[in-house]
Amino acid sequence: MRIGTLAAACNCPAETIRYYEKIGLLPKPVRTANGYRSYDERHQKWLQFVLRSRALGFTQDEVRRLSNIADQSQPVCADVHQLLVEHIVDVRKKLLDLKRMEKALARLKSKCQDGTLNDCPVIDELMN
Amino acid sequence: MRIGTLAAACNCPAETIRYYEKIGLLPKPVRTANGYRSYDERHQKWLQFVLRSRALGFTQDEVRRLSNIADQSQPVCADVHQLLVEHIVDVRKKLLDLKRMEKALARLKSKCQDGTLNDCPVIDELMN
DNA sequence: CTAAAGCCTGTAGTAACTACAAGGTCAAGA
DNA sequence: TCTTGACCTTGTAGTTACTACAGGCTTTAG
Repeated sequence: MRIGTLAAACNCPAETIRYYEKIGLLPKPVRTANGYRSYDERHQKWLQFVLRSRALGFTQDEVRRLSNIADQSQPVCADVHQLLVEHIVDVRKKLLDLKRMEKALARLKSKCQDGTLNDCPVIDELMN
Repeated sequence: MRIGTLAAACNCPAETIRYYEKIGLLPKPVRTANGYRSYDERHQKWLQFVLRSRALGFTQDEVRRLSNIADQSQPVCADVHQLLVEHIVDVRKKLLDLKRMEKALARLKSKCQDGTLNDCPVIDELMN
């Protein structure tokens, strides 16, 4: 499988695959005679693993740690569990932040009426 | 007021102030004879405006647009309103994404029990 | 008087990619 | 046979929003 095929299969830009290889998130594939990268199904699983982890909001570093765990002959579930728990804490904190933001924005917007006011209460409030 | 004083007053690193000046988010202050930046209350208001907008999740570009509006002799409330509405849409989208993430993570975690399992169902699910 | 704190500029590093530029390879059509 | 276009390669630069120096002034406190 060449990079384009893998990219299409995983719905992920080829550039990102090369990037993940460069930063060590993906194992280096073998090269064909012309220098093209050649992937197999194991690579595809690996990439999917990375992409899914990223979609769950894990950082590259966390993905690296997850990968290390996954790469052992018998992955230690406790380690994964801990990473998961820590990450959930992060996500919940971000959620709270965003909710607070949304609330503040909604309040500001309500001050604006439909934006038909002559003097802008939003600018005013942000300034003073 | 020198940069350190302003920084302390606004609870914002001096480096950030210099940075905002460089990218044009803040007006250039006058310099004293020795080359130090010299700020007055107008600068402080301006900086607070920027910081508050950032805290509400507006991007630098959005802050710039907000600033342009605020800088007019009579700020056009409708423009602010539109920016606000667009931004709220963004924030809500991010909220949805995060909520979806949190749900998926919680589900994964529940699969883990307390991390006492021998084979890790999380790794398994991310891989396959 | 001297040492520490504060200021200056400019550059480099961070996360997590994305977007070229400049060039090599290969299959299909005129 | 030649060439066109779709791939592939590497390497570098750009993005967002800062943060962290390095190297060198100036000011202030003891």
